[in-house]
Amino acid sequence: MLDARILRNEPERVRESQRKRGESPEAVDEFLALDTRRRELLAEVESLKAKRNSVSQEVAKLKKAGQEAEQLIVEMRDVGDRIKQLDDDLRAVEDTLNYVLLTIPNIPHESVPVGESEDDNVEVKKWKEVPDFAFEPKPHWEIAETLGILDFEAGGKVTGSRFVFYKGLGARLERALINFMLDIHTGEHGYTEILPPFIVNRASMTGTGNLPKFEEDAFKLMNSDYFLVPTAEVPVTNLHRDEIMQNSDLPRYYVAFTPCFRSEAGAAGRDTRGLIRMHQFNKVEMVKFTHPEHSYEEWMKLVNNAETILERLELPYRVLDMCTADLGFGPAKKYDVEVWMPGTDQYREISSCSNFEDFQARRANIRFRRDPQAKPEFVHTINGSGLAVGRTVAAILENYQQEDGSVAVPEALVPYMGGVKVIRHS
RNA sequence: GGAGUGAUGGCCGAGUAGGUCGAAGGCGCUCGCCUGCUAAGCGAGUAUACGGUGUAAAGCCGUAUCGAGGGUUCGAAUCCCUCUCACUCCGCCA
Repeated sequence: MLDARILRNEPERVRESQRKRGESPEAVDEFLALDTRRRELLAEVESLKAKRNSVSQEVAKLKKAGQEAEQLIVEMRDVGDRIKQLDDDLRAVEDTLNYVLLTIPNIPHESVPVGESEDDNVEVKKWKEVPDFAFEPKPHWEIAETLGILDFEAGGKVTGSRFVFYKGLGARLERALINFMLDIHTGEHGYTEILPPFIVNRASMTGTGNLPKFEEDAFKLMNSDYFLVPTAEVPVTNLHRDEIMQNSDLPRYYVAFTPCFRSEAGAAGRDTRGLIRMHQFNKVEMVKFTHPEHSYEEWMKLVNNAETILERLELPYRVLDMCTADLGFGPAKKYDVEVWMPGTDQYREISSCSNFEDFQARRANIRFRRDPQAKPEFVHTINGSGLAVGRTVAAILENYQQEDGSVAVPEALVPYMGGVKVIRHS
């Protein structure tokens, strides 16, 4: 959520941000109108309350002195009714105002390229040449099916489309990757491992920006206000919701493995085959809480932490600077890391690393004090996949496939696979 | 699931025949004094948000906040209702 002061004092800056994102600039004027209305109501109701308070004290004095106060009491009865009515009006205005505020996206960092679609994202890095195959590389779902390590049909039967069973060494590979990633981030990059709840409440979803605007993307549990986590970012960021951290608490690095659940509303027909777009997938997520003045360097380090995993696995990737049209709701700046997928001859997103600045911190009320006496300030939050595990499995299957249909295990992963060097049909 | 107890400021903890309670006291913290150093001791100060005023900061005025929401009342931390969370006992269970 944006600082209301920015909307009041620099409305044109926000309108401009909205235009660059392809969003409506009118939201700003809607906010301003409601904000003015709120102030009018507030002034009126507060002066009435001031009156009521002072008269009530007078009543107390009169009664203590054993005097009659009936006239004042009758008078205040009307004032009380008026206050009640104005409070109702005020609440209605504030609810709407708050909703508008919660649905305005973050202002992009000045370095974000302006663009109209994902085609305007800017490549900032490319690592490793894409491999040349002496044979026609297959997509991972074909490889996996032949090897008998993924069963999409069973997923469809037992649950529905976009669910999958991992079997045998397939399941082992997924688990190996989770451990591999967690070990590197905790052991080499200084992150603290978290295993959070996989179900969160509405306040948490609102804190990270997944609500109220994107409720249709989430799986909601019936008869409750609980949601399946769409990413570990939600529970881990909300770990410090409504807290005031000490200066020495920052920066804080967390890494968490969780399954992620997404309804994929609006993605019908896209990526229907393979592991790319599942309703449930595993992800190792990095989350940082930092001082405002250090968030961009911390963000860059986090991007590098994600890249490290791909480099250890020898998987070719590129990094994209996301343009205003593709930035997403909360981030002020976002780099996507895309891994090479030979089976379909394209790069696919495998990590998304964002600096939210104080956007989430303001929503979730996550603050810190520089000094014991200082006023609390909002922290900056940063997060990124490190990495999406299912897509990593897909990338390994495609990049390490061999002509006989087997798949070599990346060297770094062999210890995690119990010494298995090649996945063959069993 | 059944029965019960509780939720107060950074922390602990008073405060119920409703009125001067933003809230005693303690701890912690900040500043000062004292002191070879440290510790102890002494003094002062220590919530947040919003609105108004102010060039700005400070200050001043006002409103709200004693788990959340609603109700009763001229007036609620104190009374009533609903909800959430925590703890205790019983039952059930991985």
